[in-house]
Amino acid sequence: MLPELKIQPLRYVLAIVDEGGFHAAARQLHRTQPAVSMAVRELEQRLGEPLFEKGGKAALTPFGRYCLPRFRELITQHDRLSRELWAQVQKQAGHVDMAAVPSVASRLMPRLLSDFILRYPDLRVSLQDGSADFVRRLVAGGEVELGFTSLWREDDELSFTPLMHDDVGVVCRDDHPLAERAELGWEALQGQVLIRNGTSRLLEGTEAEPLLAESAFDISNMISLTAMLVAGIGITTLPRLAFPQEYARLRFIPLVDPLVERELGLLRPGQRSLSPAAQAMEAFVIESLRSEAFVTP
Amino acid sequence: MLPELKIQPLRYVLAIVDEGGFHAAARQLHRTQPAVSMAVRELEQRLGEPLFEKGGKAALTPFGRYCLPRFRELITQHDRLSRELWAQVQKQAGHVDMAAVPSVASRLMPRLLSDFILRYPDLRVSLQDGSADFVRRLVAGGEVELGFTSLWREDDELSFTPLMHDDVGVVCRDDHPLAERAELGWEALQGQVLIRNGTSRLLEGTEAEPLLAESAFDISNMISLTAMLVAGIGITTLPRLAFPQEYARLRFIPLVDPLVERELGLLRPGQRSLSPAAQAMEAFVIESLRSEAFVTP
DNA sequence: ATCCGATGATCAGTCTTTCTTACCACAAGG
DNA sequence: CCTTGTGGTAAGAAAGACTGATCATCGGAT
Repeated sequence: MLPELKIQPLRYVLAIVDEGGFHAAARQLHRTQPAVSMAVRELEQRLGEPLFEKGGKAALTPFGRYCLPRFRELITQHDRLSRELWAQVQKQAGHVDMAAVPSVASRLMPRLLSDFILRYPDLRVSLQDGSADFVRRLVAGGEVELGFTSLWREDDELSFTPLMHDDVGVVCRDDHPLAERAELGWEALQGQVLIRNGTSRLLEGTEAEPLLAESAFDISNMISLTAMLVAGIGITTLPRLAFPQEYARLRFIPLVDPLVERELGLLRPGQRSLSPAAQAMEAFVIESLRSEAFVTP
Repeated sequence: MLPELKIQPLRYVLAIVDEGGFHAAARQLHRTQPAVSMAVRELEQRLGEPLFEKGGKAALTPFGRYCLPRFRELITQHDRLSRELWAQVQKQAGHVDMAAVPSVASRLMPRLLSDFILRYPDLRVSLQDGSADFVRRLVAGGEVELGFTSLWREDDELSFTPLMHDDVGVVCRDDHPLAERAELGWEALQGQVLIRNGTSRLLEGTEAEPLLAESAFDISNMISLTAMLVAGIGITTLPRLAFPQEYARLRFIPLVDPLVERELGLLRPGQRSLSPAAQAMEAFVIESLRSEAFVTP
């Protein structure tokens, strides 16, 4: 029963009033004058009440005067929405929620994010960090759109884009017997006090696995772990990216005999698509890391 | 550059989400399923970003989720406007500004207005009263849409619909020598103390005109005039409708020799059209007075 | 395993809407 | 009187929307 108003004819009415005539309005609208006339007449019929006086001039009826500000209001709302959506699509506005594993968050993301906001100054980014499993759950649950993490289990719910390899090495204090070695094999670690950490599972399935069984400690927290290493209590294995460079007394010695690598990359929902802003982030991260080769290949 | 959104496809999107599928939405919208599909696809192309996931189910993309409440909002605004305009046209809302000559305002309008609001309970009426010239100026200036007045000068700017005749008579106190007469001719007034008033110009151009020249008073205010009449200071002439019935001591004696009548009717802008509410008022007044024959024919 | 019912996508044809081109009637001003 | 402006009208072309039939895919039930 209610008439369905289309936006365009309302615009015509405004133009006619603003320009003071059908001809001028048609010119401004890049339409012909009959098109304007007919659209207005159609609108009037739909409303059941004329908007313009019949006689010659383009003068509003009282009803037309009543309608005018309301038309203007609706068009304003429409344009505001249109502009807003357009900004989203054009990545001139929007928000990306993402998560990353701590090593990535602290070593890669600062540079990436500062470059990103240079490229997309109007986008906003939220980043949280946590274990690889934590990141995976956030992405799977839709709480973040993108995760930067290492993959250890394929999942058809999620899709993973590998971006770089990160090789595992041994971390010890600079006065440790192994500290001066350029590289190590797993045999060299036998008999050492090995501290397990969250990344130790990378060694599972390799020749080095038996070493894990002997380890007396399992420290997941990075602060605690480095404290123990600095105290010289033992050694550990870490991916190169997770090695805390800021501790002067710690050394990273690549483990070459069982060459263990973790694969870092972007995790995103498998079927679902991303918001325009997240699409921009995904493409940007992939492009950045592809061209720069951040870590060892 | 900005996409022009049409209301209907937005409605489709809402229906799809609410009903949980294209088929169900199509059913609710009284459309076929392909129509819904195509309209949505067209909208997506226009926005440059999909709203629904591609795979089978009708699941919103993140962008779709972002859009949904905004679509809903715009549609709400549209419907509100549509409903409002429709109410105006259907006379279920609106406002009439009108003016009337005092006699009409006090004797006719109370009944008319109370009947009117019975018929159109949702319309609002503003009524102001003033001299015939004042009413004419209000209508001509567009400050009111309708005037109920007596016509004394044709005007091509305004159009007048005659509704009733109002005959002029002599008004005097009940102890006046003329008070018991059933009717009068102008000769009977010779030598009387005649008080002019705003309606006296009706006598101009008749045999009674010379009487006006002799009159010592010219009182335009009705309160003052009746006070003088009640005090027995003199007599006056008034249209029947303007005769203040509520004064028990005053008498109205029809003037028959020069039968003087004023024509009362509705004054409205000539070219301009009326608001729906005013149209209703105009039609209602004409209809009411046509059927009831309020005053002397 | 396969059948069946449901989903949404696709295509061709038709119908409706909307625009343009060209013309008309009318009024104001030189 | 003619020119130039106004807006309105008619016929045809282009664009868009809707339908009906058909298709590919997925899931649950047999």
